[in-house]
Amino acid sequence: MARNVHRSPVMADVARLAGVSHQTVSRVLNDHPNVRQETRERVLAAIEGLGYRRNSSARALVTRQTNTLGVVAFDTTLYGPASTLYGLERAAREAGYFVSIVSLRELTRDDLAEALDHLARQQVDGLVVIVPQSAIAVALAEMPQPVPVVTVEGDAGVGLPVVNVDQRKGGALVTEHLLRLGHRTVWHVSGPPDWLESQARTQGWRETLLAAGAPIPEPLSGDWSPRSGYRCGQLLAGVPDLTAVFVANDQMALGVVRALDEARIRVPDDVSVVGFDDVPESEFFTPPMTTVAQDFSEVGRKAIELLLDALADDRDHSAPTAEGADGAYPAVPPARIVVQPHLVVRRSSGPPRRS
Amino acid sequence: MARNVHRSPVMADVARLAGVSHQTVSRVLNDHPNVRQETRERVLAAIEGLGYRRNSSARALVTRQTNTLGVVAFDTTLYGPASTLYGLERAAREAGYFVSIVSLRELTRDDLAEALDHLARQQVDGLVVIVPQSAIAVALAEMPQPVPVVTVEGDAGVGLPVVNVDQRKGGALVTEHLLRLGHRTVWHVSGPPDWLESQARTQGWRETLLAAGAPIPEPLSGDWSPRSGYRCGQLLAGVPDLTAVFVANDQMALGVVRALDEARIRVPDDVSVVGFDDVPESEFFTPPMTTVAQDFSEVGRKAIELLLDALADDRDHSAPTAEGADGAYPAVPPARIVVQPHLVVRRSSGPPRRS
DNA sequence: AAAGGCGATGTGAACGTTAACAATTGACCC
DNA sequence: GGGTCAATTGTTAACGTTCACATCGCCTTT
Repeated sequence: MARNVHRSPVMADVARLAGVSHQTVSRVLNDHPNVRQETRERVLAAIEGLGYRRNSSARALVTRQTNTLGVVAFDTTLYGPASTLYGLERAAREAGYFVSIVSLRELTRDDLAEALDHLARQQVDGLVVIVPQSAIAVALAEMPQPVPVVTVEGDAGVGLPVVNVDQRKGGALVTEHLLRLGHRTVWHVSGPPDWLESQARTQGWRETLLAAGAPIPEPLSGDWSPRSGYRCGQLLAGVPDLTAVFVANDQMALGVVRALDEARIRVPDDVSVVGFDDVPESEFFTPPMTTVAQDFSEVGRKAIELLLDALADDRDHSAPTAEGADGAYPAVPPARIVVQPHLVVRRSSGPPRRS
Repeated sequence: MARNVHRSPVMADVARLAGVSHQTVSRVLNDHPNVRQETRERVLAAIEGLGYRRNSSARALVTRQTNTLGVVAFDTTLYGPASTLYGLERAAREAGYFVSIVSLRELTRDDLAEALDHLARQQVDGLVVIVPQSAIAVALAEMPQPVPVVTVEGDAGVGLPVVNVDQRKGGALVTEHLLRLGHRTVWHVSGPPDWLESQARTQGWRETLLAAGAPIPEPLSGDWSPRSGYRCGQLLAGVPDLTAVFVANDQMALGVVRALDEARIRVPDDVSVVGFDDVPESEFFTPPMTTVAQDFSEVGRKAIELLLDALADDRDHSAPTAEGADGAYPAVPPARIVVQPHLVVRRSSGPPRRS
């Protein structure tokens, strides 16, 4: 007859064992102040004894909070996004949140909408979206956002809070480094033109050349893959006065070096090559690669910080919402955090060969 | 007075608009067969019109299913785990599940227990655990598992379902390849000795040498990092008869090549080096690296497949559980799926130099 | 010493869904 | 033409929390 042999214990069970009401158990669980110490201990003992675990669905139902944050990312097999994701997850978990992720297959408006829909179905409390393309950032800003959103490497202009690495600065660091070594100018292999990171790195490169009065070669562009770097490298091998190249990421830089090597152009003796990202491998490339390091984990942490702030604000403002101009938030400009990158000099860059 | 201005619609609202009971709405949502076509359409129109979205917490509360799968992984910034994670996420989402992840900081029993606890708190329906170390695999098997668990790259001996790449086979492929090229023997830089993948790759290497009657050098071992490979490479540079090295992953292989290069030992002219994993960069290493490709996404997909099967079984068996020998599942051996790797021959391996 | 207040606890009603069962309708069979 | 059965729909009661409010002592205040 006892069919409830293996039912997991609920609050009422704990309450019965501790000789209190279920509400007192709830109070203990939620750290309400008004519980006598002795009672609290009895309840905790009962919880321990039964191996009780609070049912998060029931809790979410009444509190309207799932304690879950959603993350939408693009290519999580790449070092950058993967590291950022790691930082996000760590920070979120430390703050007591669960993390639900969606990896986009393609960087399209539809896939993004689908991802947001998926996470909305799960009723996440907030979202971190890693939107590296300008068009997608705009699309995101236009979509209805039922919950607070923070973007990473997004467009600061579209009105969403954003955490960025200062990519422009990174591009400038590289270019300054090469010019200071004595190079007359610096060629550039950029990432895809519609990527924000790509644009900013190129901008930093261009501005620095401009400021130095150096000639500005036409940049080549790849798709972040080593293969595309290789192709650009083959083109660069044909450039007469080539002495220095700034490649927008380490993977492409690897391809560039490969192509130059095949064309009997030595790095750094004949040509200096600098990458971007400081992937763990870059120190052991042949030659070890000069590059720009970004603190991805820090980016992840900051994003969660921003999001939790937004959640807190949201809760504060949600009570007196009836009076406010409905939906139109106070004119606080969206938060923006910028993380500084730094140059890591290795052997792939050096002074130009005396000709 | 209308304070519910901005309450999001619930089933009752849809029901009212469609002129049916909330239960009929529920039936439409759950694809129950016994709803008249015309009614179904009216309900769907009402859902559409109100922008109604079912409350997953309420649903989870009564169905006791969260539709969420938990994933515990170790170093998700590495290419392998990141790719596996991607495959897992894709497959899970396609099956209508949410994915909640926890990245372990360290591969310890405590961290694992904490991760499982975290996910249990969220009441995931099932778990995928990527446990690459033997000791941890054992620890996992000993922990209470309130939900079905599938392990990836785990120990097939501990009684949990597992999806693996045939690492032994991979090690054998590499070694055969090198012997066939004419090398008298093959040196080996293994991964950490307590990693299962590491053990299996080494085993494949050793067995192949043994079968070929080749001498078996003492293997060196690293920690997967390029730096550790570099150190081993420095040691290998001092080995007199060295002509071929099998390195247990591409990153370490990169370090080995770097160290050999610095010792003026040319790859592949003087020494052949073969890696493992086929990371996207390896094709563009200097020289392009011969390596073993694993289909990580496939591993992820298979793991989800296995897990969903286990969930289905669980549901089937849970009804008549009262009669069965309580908890002791029928003696079906835990499922085991093995994915085959394949060799990718590139320029880093070639016939030994004629001396 | 009575009034007021505060700390500690309990009671009942949500939250929004699905499950179990009841009720109604119409078709079909003999 | 009455009865049976299936298809369709509705009614009520869970699920396990938290919230709002009530209650009961006891201490403080005047």
